[in-house]
Amino acid sequence: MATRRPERRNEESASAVIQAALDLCQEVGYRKLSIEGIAARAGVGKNTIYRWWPSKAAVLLDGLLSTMTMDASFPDTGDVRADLKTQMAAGIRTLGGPGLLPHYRALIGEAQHDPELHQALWDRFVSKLSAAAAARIELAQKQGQIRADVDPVLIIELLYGAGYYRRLLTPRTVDQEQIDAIVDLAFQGLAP
Amino acid sequence: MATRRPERRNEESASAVIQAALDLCQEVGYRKLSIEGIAARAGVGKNTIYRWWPSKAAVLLDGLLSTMTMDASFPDTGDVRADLKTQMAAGIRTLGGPGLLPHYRALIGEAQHDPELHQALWDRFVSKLSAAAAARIELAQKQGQIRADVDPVLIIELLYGAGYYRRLLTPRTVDQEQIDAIVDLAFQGLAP
DNA sequence: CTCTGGCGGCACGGAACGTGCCGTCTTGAC
DNA sequence: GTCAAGACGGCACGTTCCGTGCCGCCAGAG
Repeated sequence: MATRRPERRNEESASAVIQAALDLCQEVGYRKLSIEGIAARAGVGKNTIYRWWPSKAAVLLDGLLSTMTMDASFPDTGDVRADLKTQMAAGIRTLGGPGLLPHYRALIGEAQHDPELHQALWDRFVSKLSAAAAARIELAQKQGQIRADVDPVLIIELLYGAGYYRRLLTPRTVDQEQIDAIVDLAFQGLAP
Repeated sequence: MATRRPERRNEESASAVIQAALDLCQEVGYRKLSIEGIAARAGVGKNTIYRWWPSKAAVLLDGLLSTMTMDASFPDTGDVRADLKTQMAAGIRTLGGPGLLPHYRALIGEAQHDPELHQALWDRFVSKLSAAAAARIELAQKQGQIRADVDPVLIIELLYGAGYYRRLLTPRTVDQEQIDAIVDLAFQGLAP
């Protein structure tokens, strides 16, 4: 049994692999992305990839994490409604832009038939964003700007779900207008 | 050029292929589902599959459509809020059950890196559900049960997005409680 | 009767998979 | 200073599945 020793890992190789994966995914698309292709592009043996990552999607996830500075902190101007719009728009600008959307989208897709990736995507990425949003919402609840009798998780699902639904299921795209409309609608409610 | 002649198509073979795909996807999972495997299980030549479907996902989509009776009509008891809960719960019971969820989920996942499948999934399935919901919502708007100044599409995204987000992105599962809470929250709004 | 086209079956070349083995090099323990 | 451990790049292998082409068979249309 070859026990992994991360301290002896060649960081140059690792980042070359990640960069090659990101580049190739952009160029040829996720479908045609292959471990062999990544290894060749990175100038690395296939084994080096298999040694550290369970799948090509895992490489891509590392790439997504390294690209995002993971600064998921929310603004706090005192107006939650505006802050939510600001933050969601910023999210769309980065995650929804041409630089990251293909990778994020491919990961979400792949996670639907890879339970381990699904868990990893949640643990290492989505849950972080969610936690940051929850913190801002809880603050607003304490300040009386949002009903305090509702689980923040539910509010996050309501607000963010709309955008994901539109992106993943429909041919429509997410823009500033939808974000503003969704936040306003969620705050005001459907009742007349 | 061999022009397709649907009228000469062998319906027995077609349904055998679809059934084999559904069964195999349940047994071995979408990842290990292969055209060769489907053909063997169905007692059919590979060509017969390639002749009529562009990909294994397309076969699965046909399977999903044939399984769902596609009765997406909404109840109308006069109380939209209750009707929405009823309908969404019914959706979860079928699409979210063990019989269909694996296939639906695999299709949504695959659609994220297959534009044609994404379009087909929308055109032939999701848009139908969406249209049925939109009709019920418009009725409620005319009856004054829902604010009339909001695009029904946005309301659908708000209500359905939450469940999809939970299912596709988080480790949580969708249950009756979430549905009720989401509908109630959406109607009442986040404002205190 | 004959032609068309779908059918099952088979074979092929190619791509990528995942694994194993090699010789080299670096590193840390003794 | 020596030496074993382990990561590395490179290569080769067997396997699976891909997508295509060709075959002979059969049914329906002209």
